[in-house]
Formats: sequence, C-alpha cells, structure tokens
Amino acid sequence: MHNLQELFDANLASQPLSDKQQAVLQASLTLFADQGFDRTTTKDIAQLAQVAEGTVYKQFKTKQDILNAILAPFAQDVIPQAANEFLGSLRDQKSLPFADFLRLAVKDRMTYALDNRRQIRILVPELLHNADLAKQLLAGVQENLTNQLAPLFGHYQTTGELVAWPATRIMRYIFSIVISYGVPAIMLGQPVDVDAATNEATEFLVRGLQPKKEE
Amino acid sequence: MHNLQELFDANLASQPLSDKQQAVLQASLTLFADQGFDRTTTKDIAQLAQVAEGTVYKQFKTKQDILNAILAPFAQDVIPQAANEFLGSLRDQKSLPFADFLRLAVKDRMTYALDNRRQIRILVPELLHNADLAKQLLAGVQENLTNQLAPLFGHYQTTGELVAWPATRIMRYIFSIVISYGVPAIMLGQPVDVDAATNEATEFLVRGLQPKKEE
Amino acid sequence: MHNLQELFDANLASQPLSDKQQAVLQASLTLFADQGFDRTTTKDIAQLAQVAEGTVYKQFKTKQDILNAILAPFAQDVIPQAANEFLGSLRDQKSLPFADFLRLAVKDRMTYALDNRRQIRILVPELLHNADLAKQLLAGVQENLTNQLAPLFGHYQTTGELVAWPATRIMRYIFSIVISYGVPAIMLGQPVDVDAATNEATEFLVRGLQPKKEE
Amino acid sequence: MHNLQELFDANLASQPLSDKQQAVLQASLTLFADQGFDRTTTKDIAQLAQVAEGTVYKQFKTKQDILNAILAPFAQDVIPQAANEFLGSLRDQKSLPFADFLRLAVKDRMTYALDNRRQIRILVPELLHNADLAKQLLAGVQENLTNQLAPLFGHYQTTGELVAWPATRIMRYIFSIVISYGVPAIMLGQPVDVDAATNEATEFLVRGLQPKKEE
DNA sequence: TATGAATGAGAGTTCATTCAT
DNA sequence: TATGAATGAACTCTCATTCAT
Repeated sequence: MHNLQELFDANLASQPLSDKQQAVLQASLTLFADQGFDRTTTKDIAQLAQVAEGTVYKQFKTKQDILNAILAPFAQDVIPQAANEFLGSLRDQKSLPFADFLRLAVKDRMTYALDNRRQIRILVPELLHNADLAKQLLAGVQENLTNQLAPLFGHYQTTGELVAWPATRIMRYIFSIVISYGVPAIMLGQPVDVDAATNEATEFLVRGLQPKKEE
Repeated sequence: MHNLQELFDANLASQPLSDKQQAVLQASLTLFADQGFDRTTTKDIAQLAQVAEGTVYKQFKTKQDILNAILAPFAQDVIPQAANEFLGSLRDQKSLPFADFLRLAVKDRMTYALDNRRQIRILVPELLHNADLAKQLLAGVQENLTNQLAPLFGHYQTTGELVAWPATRIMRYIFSIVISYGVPAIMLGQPVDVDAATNEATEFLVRGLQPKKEE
Repeated sequence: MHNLQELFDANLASQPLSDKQQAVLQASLTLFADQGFDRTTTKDIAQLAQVAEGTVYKQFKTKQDILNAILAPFAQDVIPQAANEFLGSLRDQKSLPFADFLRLAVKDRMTYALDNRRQIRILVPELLHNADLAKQLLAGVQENLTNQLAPLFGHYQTTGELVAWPATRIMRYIFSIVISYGVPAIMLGQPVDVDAATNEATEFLVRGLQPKKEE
Repeated sequence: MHNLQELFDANLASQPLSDKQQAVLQASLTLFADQGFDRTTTKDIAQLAQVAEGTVYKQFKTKQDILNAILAPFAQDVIPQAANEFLGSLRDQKSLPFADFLRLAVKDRMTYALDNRRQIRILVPELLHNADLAKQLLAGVQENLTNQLAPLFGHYQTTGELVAWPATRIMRYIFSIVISYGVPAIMLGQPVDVDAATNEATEFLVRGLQPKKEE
C-alpha cells in the first residue's frame, strides 16, 4: 500500500467517521489542493460535500483541524510507514543488481508521488509558511532515510555498484530527479507515462551514481 | 545582473514609483514570502512600509495587483532577460570544456535562486493554485530554453562531451539538481555554501551527462 | 416548607416528568444560575444531566421553556404559596411581641432567600431584561403583601409597637435589609451566619420601626 | 460631578474617540441595559449607532471590550472618584447635625443611582455571572468605604449622634435603603420623586441609627 | 421514549477597499 | 499626494432545534 490516500482512508476508517464526515474530508482534500487552504471557505467544503455548514464542524473543531487531519499522516505516520513497507520488500532482494533496485525504487516513489498529488499540492505551500511543520517533516524524513537507507546503500557500495557518497547526498539526487518528473502532473495535472519516466530517470541516475572505472 | 531583486528594482524605477510605493512593494515581498499572500493583510503591509493603508492603494488598485507587480517580472521579462544575459556571456566561451561550462552555469543559477528566495517562496504556492500562471511560466521557460540552450547543448554534443539527449531532458536534470541544493535555504532560510554545493552538483551532473565510452 | 426548591420539585412531580427530565431541570437550574441563561448551551445542559441533546427537547419545546418552567413557580404560585404558609403560622401567634414576630419573619425570609439562591440568581437578570415579568412579579408580591401583611401590621400598629407607616413602606425596609444580608451568599456563594445576621437585622429594624416615645 | 455618565463621557473624551465611536458606546449602553449584553448583537449596535458593523470594531477589538469600556469606570475609577468627591465636600461640613448629613448623603447617592440606571442594569447581571468582577468591585467599595467613611462615622459616634456600630454595618443599611428606593426606576423605568424618597429613607435611617437614650 | 448526527440561520469578527479631508 | 476612519461583504464558527433511527 503505497498510496497515502489509502493510508489516509484507512486512518479515517479507524476513527468512527460517518459518511458525511468522510465526504467533508474528501471535499476538503480536493478544494485545498485546487484552490489552496486560505481560498477555500467552509461554505465551499459544505457544498461540495453536500452537507450543512454546521456538519463540517461536528468532527473538526476548526478549519485548521481539517487541514491537520489531512496533513498529519504525512508528517507523522504515513511517510515512514510507506518507507518501511517499501524498504522491507527491498531488503529481501539485496541480490538485485543496483540498476534494477534503482529502477524499482524510482518507479515506486514516482507512483507514490503521483498517487498523492493533491496532498503534495496542499503540503508544499504549508511547508513554505510553517517553519515548524517543515522542520518536523524534514527531521522525520532524515531519520527514516538515515536509519533505513544507509545500510542498503552501504551494501551496494560494498559490491562496487554505488559511488561512495553519503546516503543523504545519494538520496538528494534520487529524490529530486523523481520529483522533477512528477512536477507536470502535480502542478498542471498533466498525465505522466510512469514507465517511460522511470526508465529515463533511472538511466540518468545510474550513470551519475555508478563508480567510475578508476574509482 | 543575475539578481531578480535588481531587475525588479530596475523595473520599478522605470515606472515613476515614489519612495513610499517602493516601500510598499518591499514590505509586500517580505510579508508574502514569510506568511503567504492570503495571510498578509494590507494593514500588515502598510505598517511594515510605514505608510497609511490608503497609500497602498495609490499605486496598486488591488492587493492582487501588488502580487502581480512582484510576479510579473518572473513570468514575463525577468527570467528570459537573465537567461539571455547569462547565455550571451556563455556563447563567447564555447571553447570552455563542458565540465567548466556546467560549473559556471550551476553556480550562476544557484546564486540566482538563492538571491531570489523570497520571490520563489511567493511564486511556488501561486503556481500551484493558478494553472494559467503555471502554463504561462512553463511556456516562457520552455521557449527560452529551447531557443537558446538547444544550440549550446548541440555544440557540446558535437564535441562528444555531452550525451545526446534532448535539451529539455538535460535541462530538467540540471534544474532539479540545482534546486535540490537550494531547498534548505528557500524553505528554512538555512545558509548554503554555494561553492561546495556547486562542486557537488557539478560532479554528479557531469557523471550523469557525459557520454559513455562506447556511446 | 419554605424552600422554593421543594415547591419546585413538588410542582414537577405533579406533572409526569421522567427522571431524565428532572435531571434536565436540575442541570438547567445549576447552569443558568452559574453562567446565566444565554451563556448556557443546551449541550451543557444535556451533558450535566447525562442525557442526549434531543432528550432535552422531549419535555420542553424550547430552551426558553426550561427557563419558564424554572421561573413560573416564582411569579405565579411559589412566592404567594410560601407567603401564605408563613403568614398562616404567624396569624396564630398574634400575641407575640412585635420584636419577636420580626425576628421570626426575618429569619424565615432570610433562610428562604438563602435556600433559593440559585433561583434568585436566575430571576434577577431576567427581571432586568423582561419588563413584563418584572411587572407580573411585582403585582403578585404587592397584592400578596397588601392583602395578607397589612392586617398583621395593623395589629401591631394598634398595640403601639409598630410605627404608623403604610404596609408597603414597612415591607420595603424589611425586605431590603434582609436582602442586604443575603447578597454575599447570593452573589459570591459566601456562607452566612443566619442567626447572627437575623439578630443584627432585627435589631436595626426594630429601632427603625418602633414608634418614638412621643408618637 | 456625581453622574457616572459624565465621568464616562469625560473618560471617553480623554481618549480621542470619534463621533462614531461615541455613538457606538452610547448605543451599546442603551442596548446592553435594555436587552442585556448577550441578547444585543453587534448588528443592533451598528444600526442604533448608525454606523457600519466594521466601525464597531475599529475602536473595540471585541464586543466584550465594549462592555469593559462601559464597566471599567465603575470597577476602577469612577466609583472611588465619585465617593472621594462626595466625601471631600462632606468633610468640610462636619459641623452638620447627623440627620442633615444623612439627608445630604442619601439624596446624593440616590441621585447618583438614578442617573446611572443603565450602567447598573448592565452591571448587576454581569456581577452575578462573573465572580472576579464581583470580588474586584466589592474590594474597591470596601476599601473606599473603610478608609473614607469610617472617620466620618467616627466623628458622629463621638458626638453621640450615631450608634456605635462598625462602619460596614452602617453603610449596609444606608446603601440597601437607598437602593430599595431606586429599584422601581432601575427595574421598570418608573419615575422616582427623589425628594420624597430622600425624606422617607432618611427618616427611617435616622431612627434606626440613632443611639438609644440609654446607650 | 431516547438518541445524537445533522441542520442552517445568525453570531462575532476580519479585511480589502473607498473616500472625505 | 497621503491619510486613516469608515465601509460592508464575506468569513469562521456556534448553537437551538429537528428528525431518522
């Protein structure tokens, strides 16, 4: 399960949210992503969710709480969960050549990003205007990557398939290249050919991350 | 002149803007970047600019107009201008090895991004919630890069120093790697060692963009 | 039975009110007295009464109806009832010296006021913002006192123990002095030594209401 | 200047309040007194004051602030000021017989209460639901009376014109009798014949507060 | 009968914008 | 030109009341 949306839905199901409350969250997700949090009124949300405005406030005390309910899984559970899950499956395949591992990882993360376009559209502006959230998220990601990815990279560095750079640096490149292919979809809603993008991105990353002959 | 701020100032100077109007724009730039457009009130702007609220509306008919005055240079003139300027200087140095050219380009663009952190912080959320602006900007960048960079890349591809990929693809990689080094500064205001970052980024890009031996 | 609370409960018992409805009224009495009618929500009432919000509306069609159910006994039945009861017992003791009668009356009314602190706390603001209720109550009290107390005062005026003022004037002084000793309890919940207060109040009232030697 | 209204107005004049802001306060005073604070909407206030609703919030940040602006003078400055002023004038007339002093004091305070009916109507419900305000006010009054009235009473006790009770007890009787004559005006807006009421009240108080022959 | 989720009118408050000075 | 008091539409949020279960 790599889709934040699914985790999000699962999260909601774990709380006893009525159909109408679910509708409120779905409507909020859509509207916050399209228009931004500040440009979305609670009236808009109520209309799209087909409920009364008061209903919006039955589950969530404030409009900000709705945003939190949408973003909390990102900053707290969802990202690490997804990463663990993904990394768990990778660990069993250490025998894979680095290029194949990279292809899998790139495709996985690219799919993940595309599946959660709307959450990303909401998260990005929030990170820019909320330094606390930004630091919290960065710390979570940092810790997760350091603990989980460093060993994996270490393995491929030992086999001579991966350049001997710090895990953070390697991740920076993978992450930014993957994101760069997601931007048209996230920003403009344009469709992305995941397989083609994966191939292109992987091809470039493998070149850049392979040790040189003399290294 | 690679600093958008300078172009921006120059732009303003071309119009007859009083000192107070300049102060309004400076205050708006700061506040929009820090708190976001929607969370900045015209009262905030007036206070920071040390003018009366009515004065804000002497030059700009609406709050949105202030945003436009800040962002217009990006989407219309400033980016292409800067690119032209930069490219012009590069064209004279075609004899440079690709790695040196790349290092110059990376440092230039990284400095550029860092110098214009605040504008980027304003622009990004706006692009996410304003598809028109996004398309307009993308088109401008696209055209600029295609017309100006394609020949440059062609040159290095001819000399066998640059892999035979389309200009767009090459630019995507350069751009996303450069941006990845700017993120901590843009998002969190953390200082960046431009020289170290340039070296790291260039090292990786050169590896990834060099033709393989057998190519 | 001098406690309005008891009459109130008796009143309620005469109507077929379920335990839950009783709980609603008790909770309302407490909350209206502490926070005021307007600052008490039906949710507050439901929570304190340990019933669902809908249950509040089974017996009482509106929130205002609850207030009426609490205040009606005051304006209609309760005050006159209590007065009659009190006066009946006094009539049998006409032989009492005025000072002793006054002491009994003062203690009785002071106890009464203290026992019904909460109702008074609710009633006072309501009287200030509801001229009709105020007139209704005043008329009831006036009539009651005129009919019942005037003869009693007449008796003591005949015996030369009570100054020859109109019953209303005499009652005004008794009432306001009694109330003045109840204020700390009613307003601040501070305990009152009823016996000491009775003695003080009676001492002063007897001085003020005794005919002068030459009268 | 015994009218709280005048002190209040003076207070406002000391702040630079525009005509519209004054109108807002006047309208609030009227409406809070007539309907109660909670039953008065800011729309009501704006309409009566003939201003826009936003104007209500130019001087006062919240509706509660308007209430504070009306009540603050009572709890903080105005009551002590008025008392001092009154007491100062009395001190020069120590030679007055107690009965004449009492008549002056009663008339003064009765006029004061009647002139400030509306503030009292607002203050009373607020005191009942706001223990802090109640304590604050009580403390202020207590201190003021103790410091200023005790000596005055002491004087008349020395001359044998006033019973040897504590100042608090004496004040309690004066205050409650005066208030009792103000109630019809405060509660129902009925006119009061101040001179007649003063005579009645003074007559009773003098009887009750004169030392007995044998004392 | 009792529940509590749902309702929606209306409350307090904000803020971009206007305009008399 | 610059001011800032004034505006009023629109926002977030509350809460008395209803009604399907």
